[in-house]
Amino acid sequence: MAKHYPDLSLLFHALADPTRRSILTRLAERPARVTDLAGPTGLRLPTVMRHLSVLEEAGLISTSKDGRIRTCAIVPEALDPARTWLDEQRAIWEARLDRLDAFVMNVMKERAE
Amino acid sequence: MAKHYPDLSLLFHALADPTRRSILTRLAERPARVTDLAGPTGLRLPTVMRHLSVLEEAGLISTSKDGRIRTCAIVPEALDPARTWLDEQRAIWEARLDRLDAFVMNVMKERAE
DNA sequence: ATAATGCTTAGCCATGTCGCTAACTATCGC
DNA sequence: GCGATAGTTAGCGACATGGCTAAGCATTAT
Repeated sequence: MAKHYPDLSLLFHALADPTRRSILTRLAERPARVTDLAGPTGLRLPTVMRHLSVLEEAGLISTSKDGRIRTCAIVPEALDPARTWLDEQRAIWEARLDRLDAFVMNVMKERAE
Repeated sequence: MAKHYPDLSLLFHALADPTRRSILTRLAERPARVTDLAGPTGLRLPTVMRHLSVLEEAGLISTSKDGRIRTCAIVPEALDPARTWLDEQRAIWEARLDRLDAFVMNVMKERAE
């Protein structure tokens, strides 16, 4: 139990930055070139490049270069590990709450007797 | 549209550290004292304290002090914004994939004629 | 009252992050 | 070829992060 998820840190870290999240939602509409992505952010190209490489290392986007143009696209299944972890946690956390509920109910029942 | 989620950065950042995730799963079983949490990590108390304050600022745990003992507990609903965001993204991303599918199908259909 | 326990604060160090500019490379359009 | 365009690399500065030690404080146990 307690799986090891080596890439969760990369994934969550990539998602922790608002600029990167906005790039992702931008890419969700359609693939885009680096310059197109830089535009709305107001950031310089090298800065955006860095964000893109963080996203790519986290597996969230894939890029390919055609001529002088690099096109970026989302990798939809990349979010799965994060979703899975969150779901697992929620399940465990809620199970604990249920046990707590049961305990409280028991105490109340005993008191009522 | 495109909600603003001010705390998503804090949340994802808190989740991006393996030590903090392990503290969370530890707390999922039952509330614990600071020293109890420090034990398994092999880290010093001040270091653990810092992690705990990051978790608390992200709203993932709540702590209370009784005498000299501080007890930490998870805040189950704290994961919701992260889950919601992930779900929204997946929905958008998949919608795009569906449109892409439709487009490809159309092209194939036209070619077949 | 004193000692042990549990936490907290202050501060140090190494490293990582996020922005920038400047300069460089590689295409594309003419 | 030459200039404009698109991206890349190198390196800087300010600040955040994650670890530590040392010292302090408050509470509990003896």
